[in-house]
Amino acid sequence: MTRVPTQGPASGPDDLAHTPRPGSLAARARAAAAPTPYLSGLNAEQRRAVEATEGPVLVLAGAGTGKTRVLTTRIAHLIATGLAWPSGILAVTFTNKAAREMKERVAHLVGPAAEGMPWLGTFHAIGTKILRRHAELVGLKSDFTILDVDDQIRLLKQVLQAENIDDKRWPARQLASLIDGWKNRALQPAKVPHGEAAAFAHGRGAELYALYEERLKILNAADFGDLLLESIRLFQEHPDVLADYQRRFRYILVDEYQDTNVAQYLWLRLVAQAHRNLCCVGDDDQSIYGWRGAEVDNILRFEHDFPGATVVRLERNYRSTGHILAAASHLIAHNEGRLGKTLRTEDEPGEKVTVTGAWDSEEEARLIGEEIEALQGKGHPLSEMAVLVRISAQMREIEDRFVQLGLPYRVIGGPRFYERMEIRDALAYLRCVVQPADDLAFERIVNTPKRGLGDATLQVLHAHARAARIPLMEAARFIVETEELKPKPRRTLRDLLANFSRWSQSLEATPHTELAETVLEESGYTEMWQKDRSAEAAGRLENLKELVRSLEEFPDLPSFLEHVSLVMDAVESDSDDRVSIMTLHAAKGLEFDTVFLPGWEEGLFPNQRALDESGRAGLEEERRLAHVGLTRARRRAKLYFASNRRIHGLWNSTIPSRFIDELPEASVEVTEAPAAYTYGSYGQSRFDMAEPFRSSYATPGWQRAQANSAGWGGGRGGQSGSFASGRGAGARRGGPLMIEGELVAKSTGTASAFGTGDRVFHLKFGPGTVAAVDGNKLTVDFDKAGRKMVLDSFVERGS
DNA sequence: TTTGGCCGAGTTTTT
DNA sequence: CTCGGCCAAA
Repeated sequence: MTRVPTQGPASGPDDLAHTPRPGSLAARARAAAAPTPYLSGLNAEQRRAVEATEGPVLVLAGAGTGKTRVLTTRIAHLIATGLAWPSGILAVTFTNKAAREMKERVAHLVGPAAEGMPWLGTFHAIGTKILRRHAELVGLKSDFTILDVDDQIRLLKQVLQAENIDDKRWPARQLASLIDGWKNRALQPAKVPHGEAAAFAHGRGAELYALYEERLKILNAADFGDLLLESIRLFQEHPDVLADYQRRFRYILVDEYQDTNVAQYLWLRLVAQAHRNLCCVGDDDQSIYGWRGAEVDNILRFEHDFPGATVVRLERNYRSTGHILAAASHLIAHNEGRLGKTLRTEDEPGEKVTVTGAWDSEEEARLIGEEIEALQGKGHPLSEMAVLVRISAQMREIEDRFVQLGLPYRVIGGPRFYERMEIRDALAYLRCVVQPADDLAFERIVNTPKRGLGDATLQVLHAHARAARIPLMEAARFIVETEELKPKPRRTLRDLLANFSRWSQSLEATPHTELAETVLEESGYTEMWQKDRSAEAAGRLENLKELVRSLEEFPDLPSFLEHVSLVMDAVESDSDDRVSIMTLHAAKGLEFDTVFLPGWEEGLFPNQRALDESGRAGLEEERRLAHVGLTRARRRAKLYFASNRRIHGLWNSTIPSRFIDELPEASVEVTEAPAAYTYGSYGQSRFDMAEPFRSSYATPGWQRAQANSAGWGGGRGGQSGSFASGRGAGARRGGPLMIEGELVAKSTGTASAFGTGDRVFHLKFGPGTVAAVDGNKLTVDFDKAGRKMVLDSFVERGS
């Protein structure tokens, strides 16, 4: 029988013998009578979600409806009423940030009792905790190391090499992502479907997966997927252990349920079986991680999986104004696979969502910069503005512009602190000191800084390590006593080993921050960056200092290393007034007064690749992403699209996103780019030029374009944007363009003035031949730029 | 063993 | 265009 130790002295029933046992009749009676001040601020649905403590509960919480509040209040309620001890509640989140926040808020509600919530954390943190207690049952030791992605790839490369597989043809990365996918679906090597295994190295995928798993066990290591998968295996193979946890977790809460993958779902189902008090909170409309294994199906199927489930819908939004909410709701209503919620607000309609067309992405960045400066001038803090992009590649141009303007900004979600090269190197040193058997860490730093211990030396070490079944460092100790290596590397290696011995010995006597500094100094690692004359070197040294500083918050090196392997994000410290720039994915869970959403163009957003790979499901996920973006805004949402965007260095002509057409006309305002680049009275509204891309012009976008064109025919001088700004050198400006523009706008939209085979001229792409005509969309083979799809209003007749 | 140049690829990302 | 990875020469 495996004993599950109790966490914290105050959390065991014995310490509070005079209070009724949780879940007992007495406890329930007390629950009914207990004063519940924390419930007073909740609305009716929120309250229902909090008070439905027994049985399965699904809370469908739309954006900004108080999801976290319900979760934390529910925990407080369980504790305050005596239904459960803090240690009897399992609360899982996806991110450390969410876990941290929840812990804080629960503590705020119920006081220090929350400190005894040992089972509030991420899936992975909780999986690790369980796994460490029963490691020997799954073939690990309790001090197993958790591999990061780098280690994983390195290990897979070794496996591939050992199997004589060309790792150029079959990259380790690709295998890593396959294995990751299998682990997300809780597939052990033997269960990998034949067809999928065939996709790698002539059907050897599953075999390699098995070999990799074998290596992991030998190294006493687990990757992220294992943290869950191995605890599932533990539960399945040792029912007594499972029963223990089932008994322990009287109440279970899950945040962001729409993001759970199959493995997490299975894990939850195992653990929740006994009491069935499972409360899942999520929003199917915010499921944006399908591509990495999240199963929207988990949330869509909840009532089926847990019969008799109470379903609570939270639809009252406390975040955004009416127009923003209307836009978001209208948009997401185009999705078919959803449970269906309608967000509503009692807030005023507020400002309409704006849609602004730009000639190209450069102008788009400029417009955003101007708008931010204007808002700033009116006293809006920069920290309340965010630019949310679809792909990181969009950030560069925005950043460039902000740098030019001197606008302070912060990029959120880029390479994280613990993922930086210098930090990983430093951590590898520390791992070697604490855990000399950590081969992957040793390999990482054995020749960093360069000390002449290259591939040749490593090969020798590997050969001996494998033959003797011992860790690399141990093998090295043996080899330096032999004549295997040439004198120079032998000497270097001996010195390095001596260093590690010394450091490991001082592990107990020396304070760990001091030891860390010593290691980095004596290994020559700090020196390496001090000598480096590159631009980043100073920053890297600064990061190393930061690393040593953050060590202070932990009692010793091992606990620090455990922390960083699970918590890859460093706590953001600066609260300066800066504009945030991030991807839409990174923005989930955040909110800002003003949100800028550039790049709403077909191909970019919805992203072509998502469409190609996942079809309709992909489109729906993209639409959810758009919905997430809009609902981040409290007061202002500003959309942009550019008619031309550089992709992989080449300029591409683009058309506005279909999502723009899916917005409700009444809540949207089409704005003109300011008239900064006017050329006489020629030129057009960019919006009109680019908008009508569908063969049917009944769309709101088209209607808006029509409304906009009311004043055409003259006097539109000030409306021009940079269309005729001289970018297309040598192009004739004026006349024909204007005529074409009117033709397009006033026609019924079915016929184009061009036919197949016509020679045309485009400002950006130069001369070309029309290859196909679809309404006002032309497919043109440009002489220089190749085949592009453009709107006929962008071209004029050429020779 | 190290370094520079060439080639190819190129969403989204947490743990 | 821009980065990372790999190979060929010092």
